[in-house]
Amino acid sequence: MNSEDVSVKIFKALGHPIRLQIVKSLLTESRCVCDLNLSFDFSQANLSQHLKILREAGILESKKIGVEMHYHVKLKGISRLLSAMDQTVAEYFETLDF
Amino acid sequence: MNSEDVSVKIFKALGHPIRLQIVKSLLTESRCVCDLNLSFDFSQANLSQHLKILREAGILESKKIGVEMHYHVKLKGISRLLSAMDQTVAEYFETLDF
DNA sequence: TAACATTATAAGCAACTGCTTATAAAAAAG
DNA sequence: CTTTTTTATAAGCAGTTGCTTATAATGTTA
Repeated sequence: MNSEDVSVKIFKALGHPIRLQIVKSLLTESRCVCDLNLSFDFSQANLSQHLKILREAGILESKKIGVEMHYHVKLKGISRLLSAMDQTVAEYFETLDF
Repeated sequence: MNSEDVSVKIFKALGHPIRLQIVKSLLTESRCVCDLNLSFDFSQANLSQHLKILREAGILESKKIGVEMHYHVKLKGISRLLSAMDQTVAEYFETLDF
């Protein structure tokens, strides 16, 4: 897989409201699936499927602690990427023509 | 549309190989559709459809010059976003376990 | 005016995505 | 050993996406 493919895969993974929410909630701390499942309002199966997509994009990493599976953001760059997006969104609203 | 929606829309728009290619080729200069059409290898209709998606995501802007429609990147932040992605991809390859 | 150049849009359809429900697997508790 | 907890996976299906082909719209050139 070349750089372009990886970029596209990461952009695609982040291009979904649920997945973006998950990644943001894992930016500062590692959390187990059960915890995520409590704090969000979508089904366990759905959550698990989104986690898989984020894992396969290389964004998240998981490790087992006891019975629980803990997820965290694997790539530090994601934090910078999301900041850049926040700036871009701010600009988007500024340049909006009414 | 709130910030999250805009983020998702922009991530989604960039999460396609053709569209990412188009945006990158417009980062430094404005180009007309006919020019893009010559330098890429997908159909005119397909190109036009992708340009529409990028326009509607707020990433590109177009203006008519004579018969030609010229496209350019509207949001300066996109450049920073793509740089952040490049860094993230570099990190992705570094942290790859073989 | 007829033919051409440039771009956008529409229709159709195959492929992909995202959800739900159901089930599996594995470890822990009773 | 049965039940519970935690997570992942599979099947099914509705909705979306992405492509092709065809056509429209608009301005230009012969």
